[in-house]
Amino acid sequence: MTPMNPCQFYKFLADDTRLKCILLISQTTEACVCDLMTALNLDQPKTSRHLAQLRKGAILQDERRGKWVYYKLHPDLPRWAHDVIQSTAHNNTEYLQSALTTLNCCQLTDNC
Amino acid sequence: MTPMNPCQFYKFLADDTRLKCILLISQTTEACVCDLMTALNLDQPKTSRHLAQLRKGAILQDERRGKWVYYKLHPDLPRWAHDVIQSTAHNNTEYLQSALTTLNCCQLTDNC
DNA sequence: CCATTACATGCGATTTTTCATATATATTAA
DNA sequence: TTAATATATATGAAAAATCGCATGTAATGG
Repeated sequence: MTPMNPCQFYKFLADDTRLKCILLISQTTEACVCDLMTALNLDQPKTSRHLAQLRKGAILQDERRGKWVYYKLHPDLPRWAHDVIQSTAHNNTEYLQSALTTLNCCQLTDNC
Repeated sequence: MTPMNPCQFYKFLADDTRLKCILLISQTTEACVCDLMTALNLDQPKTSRHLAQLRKGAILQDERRGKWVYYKLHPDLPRWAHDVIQSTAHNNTEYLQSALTTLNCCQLTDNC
């Protein structure tokens, strides 16, 4: 297992789109691209491109189920990195709140 | 107290020079610019400019004592951010090791 | 006052990152 | 097969971050 370079790891977190995707996913186990787009009010290519970076960096893992692609935290994420993500989510609720509310709503109504 | 924006916080960590300065300082309480230069084998303007960013972002606090300027973690850093820094240092010893060894040596011999 | 040491900053050049738009691929349904 | 939906990527432009070098400032010692 390649040990995650901490500077590289923080580069992945150092963008609003990517950080919010990561934090949202960490709080809901998994999310599909269209739900993240809606929750963050972003266009599709932008969302997809940032998710691709996170996938290639082994921060997220993707899984296709039918037409949808679901992203979750990568199972091989080192524990310290996982803890950083969880702690960031728990201690920055106001940063995440509105997007998380919208995402929960999306996932309940399954309307993407 | 301004709550630290998590994305902005991670932008500060997302550079090798800045991250190593932060981690080194977190493991030694404080350090002066010349010791950090030596420990990281960097030129003076580069070191100073990155430290200035961290000072302006309230990650570090500076204190002049005579000719030297000492940097330490900012006392108003939110606890979660402080914990992230500590955890990163403790879980990435190989990333920090050689610089930390050099820094400890610098600080003992006081030869800057 | 002058020289030296330690540190900070201005500035143009380079590199890196991000973005918008267009287009390609994958899956499902008709 | 065709159309529609969901997602991915290529590409060139724009924006942001970083760097090297020169220079400026602050403190100390002679």
